[in-house]
Amino acid sequence: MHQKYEFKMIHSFKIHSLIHYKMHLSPTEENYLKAIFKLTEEAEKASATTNAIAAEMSIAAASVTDMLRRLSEKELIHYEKYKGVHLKASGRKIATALVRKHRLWEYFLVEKLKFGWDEVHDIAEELEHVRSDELVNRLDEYLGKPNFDPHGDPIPRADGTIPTRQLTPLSALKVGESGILTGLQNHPDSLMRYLRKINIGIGTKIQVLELHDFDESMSVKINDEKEMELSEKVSKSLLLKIT
Amino acid sequence: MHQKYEFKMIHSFKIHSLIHYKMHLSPTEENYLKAIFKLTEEAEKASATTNAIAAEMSIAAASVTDMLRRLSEKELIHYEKYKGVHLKASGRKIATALVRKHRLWEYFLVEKLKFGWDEVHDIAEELEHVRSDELVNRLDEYLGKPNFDPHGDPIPRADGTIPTRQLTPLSALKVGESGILTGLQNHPDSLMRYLRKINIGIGTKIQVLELHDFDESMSVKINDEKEMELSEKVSKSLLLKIT
DNA sequence: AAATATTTTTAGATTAACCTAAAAATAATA
DNA sequence: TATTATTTTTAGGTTAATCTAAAAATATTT
Ligand SMILES: [Mn+2]
Ligand SMILES: [Mn+2]
Ligand SMILES: [Mn+2]
Ligand SMILES: [Mn+2]
Repeated sequence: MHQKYEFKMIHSFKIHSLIHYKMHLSPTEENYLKAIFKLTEEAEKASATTNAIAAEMSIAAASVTDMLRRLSEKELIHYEKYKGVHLKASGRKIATALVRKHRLWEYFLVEKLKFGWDEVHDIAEELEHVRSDELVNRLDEYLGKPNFDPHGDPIPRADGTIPTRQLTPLSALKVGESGILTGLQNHPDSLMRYLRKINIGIGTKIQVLELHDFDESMSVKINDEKEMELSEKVSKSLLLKIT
Repeated sequence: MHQKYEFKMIHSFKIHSLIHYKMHLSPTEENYLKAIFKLTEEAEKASATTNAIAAEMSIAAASVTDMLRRLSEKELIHYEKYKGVHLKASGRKIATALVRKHRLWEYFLVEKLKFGWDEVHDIAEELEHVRSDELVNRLDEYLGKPNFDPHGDPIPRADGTIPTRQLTPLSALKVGESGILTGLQNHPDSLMRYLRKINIGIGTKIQVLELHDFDESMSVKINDEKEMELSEKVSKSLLLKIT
């Protein structure tokens, strides 16, 4: 609305000293930074390609090129044509703040509004763009400053640091070993709905009873009670804290 | 993003039967409907003028004309050039749903996150555009289905009806009469901050002690304790439920 | 009723964020 | 290394939502 004028005004006399004071980006720009964050920092890759970003965001590669040029002009990313892209400190700050908001809202939706963990992602995609530092801080406080979201993903703290843990895929456990489900390798809705149906969630205790080398599936004991079979695909997706 | 294609597709074969099924508007379009709602239904006027809408939204009149044509094409408003505008049933439904969301979020921000009543409007302006019926319903439930927001304004119910009450401006009271502050005629931040400073809010009991006809100010007793002077402007802004 | 003022609309531009198709650069393969 | 395939960028276009300036319609005042 008036971002345009503000920018022109700043631009006209002194771009570099003021531009960083309170950069305010569109939801779209924020989403690009988040995608780059996911493809580099969270995936522990040095840089993200144009095509990877396009795929992540479900848009055309040409649109990505366009936006990379603009984010680069705003000093938010390192970008050299044909060479891929990664975040500068200023871009990382915005991306982690966005991830923080996303995961705090997911926590709110599950813990307070009693949504299922498979129902909250899309809503949080919208809530994360609501712009108010005070709001995030009060929400964080209200929720008891949680460190992990309903999917077990770390919630970046206000200072930008990100909580970590040592997790092991269920598929790596030997017969007799056990752990508490603490995270997921990836979170397709289909997996989350399946786990909800068979009563497995964050906090569930899982013990390996038997390994079937024919299809790499396993028999497990859930919460020291029920026994069931889990496929290789599932056991590779479940990340446990070993007990 | 793909709204465009969806629309074109629908448009190409059967506009009138399908277009209403699940109309999904941009935040901007929603804001126009809300402005029209405020200027007509809430102000009990038959129609809103182009200039009034422009002023309400702080944009140029030419932009309004443009949008009115589009909203009219979508069958959301009645619009005849030069004749002003009012909502059709479909537009009113969207507008009241938006107001409902706005006021529920304001209630959440004040009651749960402990924001001051003068701090929540701008944040709610953003939150109201988050699109999820399930979210509004659960939020409503979580908050205990409140009927009025932190400013005393009615929260439209899920069915579109709007709670009402009989309120009287403090300025209309005679010496000795009293009431409970229940709403405001209008809500500039300056008024809300002032009232917060002098410890008057929704629920405060106010009794008229003396009327000063020189400047139409009055002496009042607050919550049967403190005495203070209120200007004409303030006494006209405070709406009471008579006790 | 004519003249003047105000309101509203039209005309023509701009910007962000997308698109497709074609060109250019880089990577993989023969 | 030359050819082919893939990736990325450029070129040119579209749409929504804004703007300013000018024209047209409506309302008010002489
Ligand atoms: Mn998510
Ligand atoms: Mn999550
Ligand atoms: Mn408000
Ligand atoms: Mn309010």
